[in-house]
Amino acid sequence: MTDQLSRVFAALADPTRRDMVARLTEGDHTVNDLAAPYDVSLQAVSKHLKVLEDAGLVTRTREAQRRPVHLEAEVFDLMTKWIERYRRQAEERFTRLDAVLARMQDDDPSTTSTLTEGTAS
Amino acid sequence: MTDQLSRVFAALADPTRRDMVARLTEGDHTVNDLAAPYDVSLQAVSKHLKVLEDAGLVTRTREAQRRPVHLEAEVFDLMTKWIERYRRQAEERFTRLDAVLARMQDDDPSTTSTLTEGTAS
DNA sequence: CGCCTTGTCAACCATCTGGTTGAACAAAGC
DNA sequence: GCTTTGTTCAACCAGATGGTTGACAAGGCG
Repeated sequence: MTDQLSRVFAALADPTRRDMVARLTEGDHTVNDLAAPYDVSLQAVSKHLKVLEDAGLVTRTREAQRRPVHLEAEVFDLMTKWIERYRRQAEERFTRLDAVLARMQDDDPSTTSTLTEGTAS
Repeated sequence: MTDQLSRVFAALADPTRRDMVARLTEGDHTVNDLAAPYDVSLQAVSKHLKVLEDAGLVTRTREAQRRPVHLEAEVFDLMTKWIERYRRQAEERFTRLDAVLARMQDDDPSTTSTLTEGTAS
């Protein structure tokens, strides 16, 4: 899993990490702060943050002994782009398919196989 | 990882599975058909499809011995909703923060802590 | 009928993941 | 300088994941 997009998706596949991201939208938090609501060790939370950081979703700076965690919302665009691209493509296909099916009603109904039919792989 | 959103994110965290989804936007495919471009066994592809199916991203029907795989694009909305919600929230915060920082220039500069400041968890 | 095609199931294996505990480190505070 | 606070590192463990091979079920076809 080397590419960033994979890391971002993987990072958000965990409910705890999604919740952390959600809470970080209201502002930066320290690790302790972030860990509070969850019933796991501080170390576990630290690991989650490493995953989020490796995905580029958060950055950590240093402020005295504290390590404020900051959300990098731009990475969301990476996902949105991917999702929107294929969603749009899928929707376009449905529209095309509807047209094909409409045409077929005037045609021979035995050609309703749909699989391996149009699109010419 | 019980909830669907987690399963969807996890499913798309794999490049091979993302590629399958991408190719399915152009139309349904058989398992063999889907497996062709990848240098893995058919069984491995079958497993990937199970992951996608469990996430609700694809459905498989039966057509003779073939099992056409069909993309269910609606699930994308689940992700988009989640992403957009928090992206918007994060952007709003940035706007608010800009305002705060602007106000602070007329104020005492020593209150620039930002961490643990407002929001009052 | 017997066989080939298509795909899944089962068992196995290496690696990753998310959790644990205990120790260590870094920066303030006393 | 020692302690307290905040966080990470290291070792370990159970379970999930992604791959393999081998067997086999289900449906056309010669």
